[in-house]
Amino acid sequence: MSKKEALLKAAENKVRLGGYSNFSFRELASEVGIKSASVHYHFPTKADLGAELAHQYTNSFLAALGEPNELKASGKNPIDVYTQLFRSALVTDRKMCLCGLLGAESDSLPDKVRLEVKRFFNQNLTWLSAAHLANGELNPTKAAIQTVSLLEGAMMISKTLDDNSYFELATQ
Amino acid sequence: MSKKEALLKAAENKVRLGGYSNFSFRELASEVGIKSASVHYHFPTKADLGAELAHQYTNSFLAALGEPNELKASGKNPIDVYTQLFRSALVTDRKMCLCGLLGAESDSLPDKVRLEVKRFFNQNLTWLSAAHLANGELNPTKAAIQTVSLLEGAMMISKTLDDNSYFELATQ
DNA sequence: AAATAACTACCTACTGGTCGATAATTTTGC
DNA sequence: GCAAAATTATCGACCAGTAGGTAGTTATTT
Repeated sequence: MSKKEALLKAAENKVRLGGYSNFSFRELASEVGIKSASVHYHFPTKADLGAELAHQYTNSFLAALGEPNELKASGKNPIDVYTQLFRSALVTDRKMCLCGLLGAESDSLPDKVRLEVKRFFNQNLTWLSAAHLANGELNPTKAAIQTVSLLEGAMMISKTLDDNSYFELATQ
Repeated sequence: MSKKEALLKAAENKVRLGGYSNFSFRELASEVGIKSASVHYHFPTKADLGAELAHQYTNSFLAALGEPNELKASGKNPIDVYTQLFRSALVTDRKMCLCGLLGAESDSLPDKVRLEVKRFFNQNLTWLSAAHLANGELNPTKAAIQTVSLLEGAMMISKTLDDNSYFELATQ
């Protein structure tokens, strides 16, 4: 793993626990074994790092999901696959959704970071609409926003109350 | 309004836009016309301020709701009342739910602040369970966590995408 | 030679927090 | 009724630590 990848990984952990202001160049640098000034070589500003982090997170998230129609064709319910991805973020990683956290504080984010967070939700809504359509939902747009809202909210509350059974009950 | 009340009000605005780290003693002080050293007279530490803020927010929120059974008795659907309170936070205040934002970053909060955020959700779940029970729901506990999850999530996404129609569609 | 990736040293700004001092007000004891 | 004592709310000055960012340099790799 390159230093740049290591920096993004370290930043992701910090942001998913406490938001955009929960990491500093000095902390990241020391975690990957370089000096804080060297971080600026890879990411000119903190906003650049944050934007690239959200961008790659979105890409990885969508890639992990696959295509709704292909999932359906292979006998899987794409909404279950989507729910499972959130569950593993909460249960395995024991962390919030990166963009769920950044979205909550989006009013105070640098423009380029906020833009990437918007991209995450727009792409998720597109994916979920296709998934609900494949499931024969009458109003896939509405079902999409309800699905992602419920999952993001349940994730946040389960983290806050430190009890994953809230997530399980909400998604039941 | 006393200086102490003004400090809490100023802090609430900041936190609801960008989280716990989005306010400083100096900013608050200058907004209410005192010096930062004087803020420590009212709140010994930042954690004390944050905890009192979340505590009062919870109390105001619950007080604004009223009693589920009384609402029901006067012909209102308590879940509609609950939804309306979230809607006005989003549409009128144009800000996140204080505890929705703090909950998302709860892993990085001082203990006494996190405790108050937990109290907010525990009290909300109790209220919503009673409300769904009054509505004749078969599983009021499950309905309660689903209601608050959906509302917190929809609020966050509407803020992020800067379009309240997502909230309306989600709560339809 | 050029590009890459790191370094040391430094800057200004801001952070939460402490200290002792100072008025103004309120409470208390005689 | 009044002086002394205590409380309340503020201040200026200061502190150590951290923030993001810059400039110029060095070493390694292509």
